[in-house]
Amino acid sequence: MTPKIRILVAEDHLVARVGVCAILNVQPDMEVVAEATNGREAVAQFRLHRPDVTLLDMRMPEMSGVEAAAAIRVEFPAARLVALTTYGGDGDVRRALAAGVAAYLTKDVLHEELLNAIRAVNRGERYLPPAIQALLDAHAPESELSAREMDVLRLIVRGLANKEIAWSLGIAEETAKNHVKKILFKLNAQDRTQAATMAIERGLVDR
Amino acid sequence: MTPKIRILVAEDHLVARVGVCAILNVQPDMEVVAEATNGREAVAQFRLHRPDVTLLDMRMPEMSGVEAAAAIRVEFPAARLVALTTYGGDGDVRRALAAGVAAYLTKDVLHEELLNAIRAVNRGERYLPPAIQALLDAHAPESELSAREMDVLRLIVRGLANKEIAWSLGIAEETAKNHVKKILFKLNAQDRTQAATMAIERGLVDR
DNA sequence: CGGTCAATAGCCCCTTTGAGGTATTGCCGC
DNA sequence: GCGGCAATACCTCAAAGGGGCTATTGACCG
Repeated sequence: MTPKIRILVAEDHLVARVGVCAILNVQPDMEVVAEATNGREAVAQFRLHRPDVTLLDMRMPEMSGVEAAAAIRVEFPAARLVALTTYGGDGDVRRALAAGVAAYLTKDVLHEELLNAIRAVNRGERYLPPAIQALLDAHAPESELSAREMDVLRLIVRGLANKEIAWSLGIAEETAKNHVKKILFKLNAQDRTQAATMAIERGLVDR
Repeated sequence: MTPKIRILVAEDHLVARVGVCAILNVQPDMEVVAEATNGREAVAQFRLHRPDVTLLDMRMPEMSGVEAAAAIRVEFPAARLVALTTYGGDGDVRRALAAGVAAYLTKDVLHEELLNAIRAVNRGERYLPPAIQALLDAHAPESELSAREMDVLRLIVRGLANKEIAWSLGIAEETAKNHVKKILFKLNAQDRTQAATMAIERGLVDR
């Protein structure tokens, strides 16, 4: 008999955590060896149990799933991580992939796809559902924002005016205006309001 | 022996649905008599089983939980409904209460609170967690937007300019500007961008 | 019944802000 | 040394926001 895939489940929502464990524990080739309810715990449990595959919710208290993924991969570069999250704009997905997850599933995932993804990741493969791949393809990476532009975008989303953005970042208003111009161009937005709603919907900014 | 509370679970996310059922079915005084994966199914299953309590996710495909709740309450005014949803701004909560739910729980609910809420609703009581109640208290109802103002707000969120809003609603640009002014005042927003992000975060607009 | 209030719609004025265009400087990394 | 990024500056025109003012409708109240 082949050994079971040893799984760590990190998920703050009780109902989802119970559901995932219930689904996985009845599989003949899987067993949940530990659970965590926030990112900090997830890192600690990983150290303790060295699971084959780790399921990580991306939005958790104390430490986000993205931070937890990055922290785990620093310590254990071979760690095999699966993001399992409520919703993903392409920004969320890109951040998760950059943090080292090998699969990105949304919570409306079907039974078979969840199991297939875990098995694929356990074999060392990547797994992205077609809908998620399409999200990434829909937005050209050449239009990604620079670090400074992201700073400005976050302030736009908070509703700050150019003058306030400039003051907040310690730069001239004209400079802030230029960043805004580039952001509108790169996001293909008509104005700052559209940029703000797009940023929220695409998960470009943390909330 | 007292009869068990007969429960319908309407939830599109597989993992949450399995989790809720697993938690409730081990309770001595509860049993899940039916499940639904969208709002349309929820209404149909309600007709079939007439459950004592119905758990409804608010965001589901085909027909939202809010619509399903309203549809069920029209047909069965005594129906006892519990909203169980990922996140609620005060707008989401108010819409759900208006649709006739007796409790509003977010998915980070703890074990005991979930069970207490179901038992309270089954007794015919209302149940709002303190955090949700605080959300409602934080925004005075006298600053609620009129139907027309909501129309305009939705278009603001889509990034339309005053001129485009006017064209879209078949009114003069000056009238649109007046609605925008009132919206900014009522939401206590500095400008349309802040109004748009507040509307999204407070769940005032459907997405 | 008349009075009042809220919602909707429209108009004018005036100031500030936003958006688009173009240009220059300095820094850093390849 | 070239390209990308950050920062600064100047200009122009359109758009947004704030103020006041009017008018019609329908609901609700004394």
